[in-house]
Amino acid sequence: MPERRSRRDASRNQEAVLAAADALFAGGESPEGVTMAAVATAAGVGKGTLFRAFGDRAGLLRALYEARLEPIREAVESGPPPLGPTAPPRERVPALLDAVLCFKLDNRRLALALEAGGSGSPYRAEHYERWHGMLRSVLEQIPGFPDGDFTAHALLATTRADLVEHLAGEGRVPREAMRAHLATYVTAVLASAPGRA
Amino acid sequence: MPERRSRRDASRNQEAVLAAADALFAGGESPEGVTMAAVATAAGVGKGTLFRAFGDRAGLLRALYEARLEPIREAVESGPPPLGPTAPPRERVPALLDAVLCFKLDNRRLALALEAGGSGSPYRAEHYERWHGMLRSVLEQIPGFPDGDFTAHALLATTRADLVEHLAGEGRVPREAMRAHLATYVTAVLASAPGRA
DNA sequence: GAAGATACGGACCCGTGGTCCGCTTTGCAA
DNA sequence: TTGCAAAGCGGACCACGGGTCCGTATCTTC
Repeated sequence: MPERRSRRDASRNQEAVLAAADALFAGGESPEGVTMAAVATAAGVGKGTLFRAFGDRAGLLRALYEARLEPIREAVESGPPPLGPTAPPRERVPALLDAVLCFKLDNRRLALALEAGGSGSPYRAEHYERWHGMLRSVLEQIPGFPDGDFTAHALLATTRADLVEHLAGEGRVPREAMRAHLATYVTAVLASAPGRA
Repeated sequence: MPERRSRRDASRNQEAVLAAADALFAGGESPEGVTMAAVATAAGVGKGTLFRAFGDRAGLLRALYEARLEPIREAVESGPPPLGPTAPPRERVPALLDAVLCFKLDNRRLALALEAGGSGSPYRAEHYERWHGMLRSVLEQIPGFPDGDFTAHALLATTRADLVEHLAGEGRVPREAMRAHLATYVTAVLASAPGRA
């Protein structure tokens, strides 16, 4: 197969769009305030380009999200403990959730925009499936741990973007306090497994 | 003060709208498919009427939700155990969450529409505040239970409409299985309190 | 340099929430 | 019963955001 290469200006524009969108989200705008037209303008590009490159709004959001997520994904899949695969499950689970929480804290608007995206629940997103599968498999490495699938969902629900926003927004709960709360909570859930290490 | 009463046709229309909206949500439509114009038509009423009565889409949703919630609220505030106020905390917490779960299962589209409503996070809604406050206060009746506020949020997050939909949708997880999962999970969280009863 | 493929971009379309204002209905009072 | 405000009605209308389209500009290849 001829392996079509994309034109140089095309990829350049893609990056410009990504960067512009990133900046807009970072820049204090409320998520729904970031309109496609605004992104296009900020990137110095026409709307058509933007839609051709990413399909639709959700596509753009997803692309941004994945890009931001890349380092963490790397750390989880092949990094050192406690995030990496060599960590014992009881340490790795809290580490995973802490990583997710921090990510959402650092990318509040973006996560918010993605999870609130009208079309399709956030649970169908590829990255959610990944996190859930990972968390579930780690939970199930704990001998005798019940309901790994449901528990994984329940724990991830704790880091929902709008909840994080609600708590952290307007500085009501500082970052470290929130991480501590989550850690305590996760510990409590894990403590219920029969074979306490 | 003269205490303005609303005209008879006004209240009649209001009920017609509520009923129509209820029917539309019940009738298999996807939540965002239920448009304001559709509700108006189904109720045999003009859009203006609808907006005058409820302010905006969110207002209509809220009104419907509150109406549906009324019986449960009643049961929680002044009903018999295990839901009512005379139940011991360790029994009441699971009962509360089970009630929420069942409610969301029975009103999937409506809850979905309300929680996904673009403007304003679901955490600012009055009914959420109520549930959270209630759950929190019950949790804090358990001696030595840590982080009642956060835990209440975390537990409620487990019953988010879109998660429920994701799991229960298309019959993947049957109702009773889900209730059982949630019960197990809640028990695990409660078990972490120092003074095991 | 020419030709074909690829991408650009902004005018355009459509559906949705929300507003507005001339007309109808209702309730009260004479 | 009749008159008359005021409350309410309703659908044409508006704003605005996502998504499309196609004539034109740009890149790539020969």
